[in-house]
Amino acid sequence: MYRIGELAKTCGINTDTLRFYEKHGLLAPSKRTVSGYRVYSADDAARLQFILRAKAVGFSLSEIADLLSIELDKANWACSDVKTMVDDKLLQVKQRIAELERFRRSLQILSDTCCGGPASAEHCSILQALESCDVSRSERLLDKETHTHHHAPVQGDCKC
Amino acid sequence: MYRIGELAKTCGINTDTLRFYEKHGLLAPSKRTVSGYRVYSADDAARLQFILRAKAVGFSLSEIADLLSIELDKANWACSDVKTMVDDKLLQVKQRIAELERFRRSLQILSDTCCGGPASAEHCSILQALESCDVSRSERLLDKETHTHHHAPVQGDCKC
DNA sequence: CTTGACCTTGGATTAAACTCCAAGGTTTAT
DNA sequence: ATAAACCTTGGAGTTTAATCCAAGGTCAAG
Ligand SMILES: [Zn+2]
Ligand SMILES: [Zn+2]
Ligand SMILES: [Zn+2]
Ligand SMILES: [Zn+2]
Repeated sequence: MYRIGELAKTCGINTDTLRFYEKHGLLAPSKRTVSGYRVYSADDAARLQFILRAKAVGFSLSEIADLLSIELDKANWACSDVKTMVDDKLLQVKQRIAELERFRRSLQILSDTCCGGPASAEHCSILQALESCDVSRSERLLDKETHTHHHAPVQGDCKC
Repeated sequence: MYRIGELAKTCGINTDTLRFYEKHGLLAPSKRTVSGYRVYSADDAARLQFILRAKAVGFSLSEIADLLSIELDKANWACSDVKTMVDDKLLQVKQRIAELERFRRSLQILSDTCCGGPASAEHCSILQALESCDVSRSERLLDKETHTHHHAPVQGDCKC
């Protein structure tokens, strides 16, 4: 049996977070003291662990609510239902990674084309790329071995 | 010279988005008609393109505001200032990718251990992993060649 | 019997980037 | 002249996952 502060501390979260989870139907203490204090049982703590583990693999709170409703009524759900949720999430995560990888590639190209020196940004290749073309301009700049500097490189590894 | 609807349409965004950008200091039309309609010049349109390109490589609107203030006053900024912003963003993006990769690996393991069949979720390895252990339990399940099914696999590729 | 640590509630706020709405004014086409 | 399409403003709502606050109640120690 834990009071809210104890449970929060042992799980490394905030008491407000526990109240927030309760308000959103994820975890309610199974008892209250006469004076109204929340009292969490070992089962409640286990449920919190379930929530925290699901969060740790990337599920949102509303997805966790769905997982919990399955967990509480396993007999009426199939493996396929659970696996579908995991696979849907996996797809979501993969898509987000793909988007971020596109960002990463573009940013890397922008970074690689700029000398990063102390000279004026008036001819900075990054700004130029954002002004007037897509990143493919920078890609061409990088690909060509015959490229010239957009301004005198101040650091040795300027690739513009 | 474009009215708000025209500019929005040509750039594939919403008129509300343009008003939002204006309210947040990113892009104001250089003129208004006597009746108060926004009128965007070619320069305004170019500025919008700058914004959209910066968005496309992952910058947030407040970061774009910073980039725009450099863009408008290039002479007083150095290449290094611009490159630093790109490199900071790059680091951010890489860190987020790393987090999502951790999610992806965990979810993949969870998915791989579950048969995904129509049988009851009462012994589903995914729920078990979330109940009582971290993903390493599933990892052990997967690694061990001597593992047994948590229930009779219904689909051929059940790995539990 | 008072101090300090803990607990209660409801509601406000945060960040990001829009999106939608109401109530009304303007332009354009028929 | 009137309908359709467009524009204006201010403000509210959305999503996610909390975090913070105020005003007050409870409990254990000294
Ligand atoms: Zn350079
Ligand atoms: Zn540069
Ligand atoms: Zn199975
Ligand atoms: Zn399963």
